[in-house]
Amino acid sequence: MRVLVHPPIEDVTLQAVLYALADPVRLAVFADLVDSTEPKACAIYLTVNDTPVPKSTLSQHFRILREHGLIRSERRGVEMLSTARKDELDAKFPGLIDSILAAA
Amino acid sequence: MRVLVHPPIEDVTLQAVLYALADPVRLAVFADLVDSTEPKACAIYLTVNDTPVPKSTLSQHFRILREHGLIRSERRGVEMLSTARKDELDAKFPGLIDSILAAA
DNA sequence: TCCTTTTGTTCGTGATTCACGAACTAATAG
DNA sequence: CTATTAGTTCGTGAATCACGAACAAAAGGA
Repeated sequence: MRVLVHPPIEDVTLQAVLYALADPVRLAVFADLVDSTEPKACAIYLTVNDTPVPKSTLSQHFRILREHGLIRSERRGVEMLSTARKDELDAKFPGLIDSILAAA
Repeated sequence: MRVLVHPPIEDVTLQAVLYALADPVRLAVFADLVDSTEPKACAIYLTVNDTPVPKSTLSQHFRILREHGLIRSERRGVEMLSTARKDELDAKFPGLIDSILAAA
């Protein structure tokens, strides 16, 4: 189990954000995290839009969201709690996240 | 030489837009097309950000932009003139393109 | 009509990325 | 210590990618 990688917001690029959200599963997860006030464990997303997502695939999706700067994850006991980095992203890319989520 | 494929705007999805623009070359080309009033040939983009882009690679990038609904291309003589479908995209995804281009 | 040039496309291939099952790690409870 | 739960890593076959080489289409001369 490696250490979690969270890029500082200065290193987060537009390309990284677009790439990370271009996948429908990742977009759905991110949109849900933005909507929720409390951090969530990824096990909640083992089904997305009524279609099952394999555990290992989901883990990779979370890693990509994390390492591209979209979410922040923290180990809490046996689970991994994640939150969207919405405020930071809004400050760096004004209007971007909102227009993406509005279109989704 | 196959017939050019242009999806109707109803078939253009957010995922398709994000995917198409997640590539730096395609984003640069699209941004430039949005800024220009007249249609442009793709040969103009054989260098993007001072780095050369191979002809065949560029052709593939244009095909992806076209088939994902971001540009419209038309053969005019020996060259292919393309324009951004900005108005259509703005109507379907309010604020999306502008916030992406602003961040770029 | 036949070259020639210019612009862009298609094809083939090696490299990279992708999804997912299997095996593993870490934390907690009993 | 065993079991359970949550998530990660590894391995592999499939899909996608970049790019050079060959091709196709249009236009302009000789």
